[in-house]
Amino acid sequence: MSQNAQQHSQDRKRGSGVRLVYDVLRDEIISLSLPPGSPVDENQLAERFQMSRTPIREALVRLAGDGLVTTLPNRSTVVSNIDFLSLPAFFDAITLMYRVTTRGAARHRSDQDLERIREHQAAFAEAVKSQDAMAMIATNRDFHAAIAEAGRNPYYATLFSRLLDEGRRLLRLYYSSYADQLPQEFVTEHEQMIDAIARRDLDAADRIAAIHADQIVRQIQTLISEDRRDQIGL
Amino acid sequence: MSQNAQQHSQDRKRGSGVRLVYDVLRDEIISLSLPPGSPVDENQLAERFQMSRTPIREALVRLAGDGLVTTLPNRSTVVSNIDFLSLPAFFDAITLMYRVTTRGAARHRSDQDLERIREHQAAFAEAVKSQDAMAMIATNRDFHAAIAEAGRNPYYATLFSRLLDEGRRLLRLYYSSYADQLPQEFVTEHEQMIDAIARRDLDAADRIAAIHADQIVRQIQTLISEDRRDQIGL
DNA sequence: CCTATCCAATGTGTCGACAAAAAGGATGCG
DNA sequence: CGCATCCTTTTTGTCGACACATTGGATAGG
Repeated sequence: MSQNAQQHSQDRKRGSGVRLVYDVLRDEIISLSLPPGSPVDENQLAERFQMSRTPIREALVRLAGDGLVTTLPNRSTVVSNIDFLSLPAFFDAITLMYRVTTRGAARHRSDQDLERIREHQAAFAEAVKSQDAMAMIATNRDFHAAIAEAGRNPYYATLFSRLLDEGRRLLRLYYSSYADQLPQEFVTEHEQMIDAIARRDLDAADRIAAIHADQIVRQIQTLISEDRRDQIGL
Repeated sequence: MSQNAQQHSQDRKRGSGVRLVYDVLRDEIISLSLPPGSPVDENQLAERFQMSRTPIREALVRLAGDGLVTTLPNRSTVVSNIDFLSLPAFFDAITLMYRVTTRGAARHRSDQDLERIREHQAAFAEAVKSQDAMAMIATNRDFHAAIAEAGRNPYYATLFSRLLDEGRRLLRLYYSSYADQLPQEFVTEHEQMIDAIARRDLDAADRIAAIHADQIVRQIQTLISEDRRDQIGL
């Protein structure tokens, strides 16, 4: 699906091909436009993007490094599955990253960081206001990624981004139908977070981040168990 | 340096080339056999490993994903530098990972995990006994990686491995000269760690891991500041 | 003598093609 | 009629070659 055409032929710059393919595929995977398990065919992509298989392969190698696709040797590459067995590990890790990045932001933020964070929060509030679930998920991710940036710890920021992306896949899996979730509560929690970061109050930032993480984890768990019940009911 | 010859020509299996190059280069980078900043030439590697540039490039892309090499567009690829400015972030992250992986191991370990951990600890003790600094560093890494495995959280295990590898590079930078460091203290701390994990005592595991991390961080800091003094003295 | 421009040389990014490996279907046997 | 085997087809892994970008040196100008 989504056989969006690329620019016609040979007008792209020298190193841009890989980046383009990587970005597009990454987005399609995260947005579930490419559902987990779908095969990723190199020839098909080569034709779609009007380029040789070489840059395609490089993009796939990088996506595999991010864990977004899984390469079966001598066999096809597929979009990585969402592993429900390791959900507890996921919840554990993302909760910890919420905490340390927010705490780090409270400690290391510059004024410019704060401004950027506020911009993302505005975008998030806007998405909530207009009931756009997909936009909520995306802007929420950007908001927390900006906080992680302000925390000045690339190790945390990298892991957190990865976790947030996986969370995006998870949420999309459930939010596509009933799009009025993600309560106003999240907006106010975000505001409290910003306050704590602005005041450089490490403990408050940590505390509200933990609460926020719990909130999100519980929501995902609720969605999943509800879904399970439905499936059993069939 | 180290122009180790590979097996002659075309007797390697189909998907093994990339893995081989990746593993060899990774080891040479971590062991500082390839010092930070050294250029990584694709043609040169292609000749050295007796294969085309394609699998070489794929290995380099993966190494770049691990942060071990840095690719300058249209220019050479170089072994990533050790960034001393982000050392505080490194210390922060590795301390946290020491704690959560050890705590996780105390919670989720199987008996088999415990056995594996003890084996690695034996190897570490052996290295300490024989005053082999390089072996200490390597076996210490394996010991903690095994604990991380037992913690059953792939996110933590991945980040921790990466941090331990960077730590290996850091330590090698200083240990090459005076090789009698890494006191017996570390061995006993490891033993305490194993005890806590065996008893499934989460808090004790956390506590001893934090102490252990502090120990290591302080040691690295000492080495660096000593080294700085020497350099200024020249 | 110093500086700016041009040119050659080196090395990366991309391409099309070939070969090995696996998947799926056809065929023969029990 | 079911099952194993062979073959065909599809797709990946690897190769050698070419085109562009950058670098460093040579040359001309100030």
